[in-house]
Amino acid sequence: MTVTDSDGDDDPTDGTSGGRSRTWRYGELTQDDVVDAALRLTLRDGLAGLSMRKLATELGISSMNAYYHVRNKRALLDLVGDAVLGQVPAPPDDEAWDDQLVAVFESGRRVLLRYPGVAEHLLVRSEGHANEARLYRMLSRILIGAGFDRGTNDRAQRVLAYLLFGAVTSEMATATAGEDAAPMRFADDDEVFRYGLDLVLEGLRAQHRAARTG
Amino acid sequence: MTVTDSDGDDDPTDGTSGGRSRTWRYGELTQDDVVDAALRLTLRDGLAGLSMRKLATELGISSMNAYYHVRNKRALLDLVGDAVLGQVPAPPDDEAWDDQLVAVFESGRRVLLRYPGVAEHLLVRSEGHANEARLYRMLSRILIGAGFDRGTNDRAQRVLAYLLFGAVTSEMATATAGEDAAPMRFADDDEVFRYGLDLVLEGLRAQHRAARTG
DNA sequence: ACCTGAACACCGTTCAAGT
DNA sequence: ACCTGAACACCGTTCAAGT
Repeated sequence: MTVTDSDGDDDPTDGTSGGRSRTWRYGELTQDDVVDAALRLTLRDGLAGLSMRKLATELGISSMNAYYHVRNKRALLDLVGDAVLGQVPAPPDDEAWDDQLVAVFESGRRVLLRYPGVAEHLLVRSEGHANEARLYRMLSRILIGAGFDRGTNDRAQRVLAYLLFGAVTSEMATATAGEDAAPMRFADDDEVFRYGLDLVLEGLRAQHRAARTG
Repeated sequence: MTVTDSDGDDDPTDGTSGGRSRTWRYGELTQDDVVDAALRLTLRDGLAGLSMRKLATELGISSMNAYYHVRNKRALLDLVGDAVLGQVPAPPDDEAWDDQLVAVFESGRRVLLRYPGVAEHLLVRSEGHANEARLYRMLSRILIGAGFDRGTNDRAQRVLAYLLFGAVTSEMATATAGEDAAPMRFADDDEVFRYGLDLVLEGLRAQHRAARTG
């Protein structure tokens, strides 16, 4: 359920869901409405600022009503995480495999940077919901399609995930922490992420060349 | 303060600090004692299971006494994080720069895997305490010593940090989550981490060769 | 089936009060 | 200077009770 494809239609910032606190007819409120509200709150306050009570207030329902539509908070966070992953667009499929990977991870980073705390949650919990599986298949199609074996496919995906979620989590934190003296910065965040991405891809390219030659 | 060097003397699992709940004479309890107890609790329950009240109970002091030695919980977590970083040993300095980096990050991973939640905290907060600075200098010495410019030094350190903290955070999570059906695993964690580390180092080596030739 | 409020067991933190 | 308990404003979650 809640399979969100990447056309951006369900962006909680657009007006379609009516912003905050509309009223619901008896039995009308669905799990998707709850997740949409959670997504809206995450966009505003970050995942750490999300509570079941605030969510209920945002929806204009009684405090504990959300529990009727979502098992518990962990399940809610998983749904939010997966919804955010659903906003990562598919890459143009007429490009080379490495350019496609760059496209997926650069736009993935951009999406995750909009939702504070979501990258961190995805690092800690991989729920196996629809959009995570979609992304996993998308990447496998690119890598297996390029001729990589399943082992390399799996390893590369996990390394790239560590880099993406790790980078975004760290960037969000240092962006907020203007309070303390930040450590010296010789390169900005976009550049560092791109540098890491290129290192991984360069390694994969070398492996690719070796396989075609050998 | 609390500069912990890497000889392991302050490992909270050894008997030196007397385990739990000794009694303290008036004015005897120091910040280090508080951090040691927090480190012990983190080892047992993970950083997420640490609370100011549990910490006080562990120390056998009144609930709010910990606040006298530590400004707040965030400061406590920072101190724990830095103490854990202090357990990462310095690499043998008679080896090549890339082998030294492997040594630091492999042992760094091993240390972080013992303290659930600490890698995640370090991803979110970089406090600039003594041991973090020590590690930063250690890596700079290796990379600058090998002839890399400051920009590459900075970028490489950050990419390697994303990889390390991201990998450990993700590994800890999937290790605990035996409940749900885990996604297929073609490679185990050590192998994947080593694979990512090698990709980054291979890229750095290529850059190193190019600089020496050009 | 859907929704509600009270209640429980936790949190971090503040603060007046004690020695 | 060092330590304490009560109190406040939050949490997630359960559950008996309402429609």
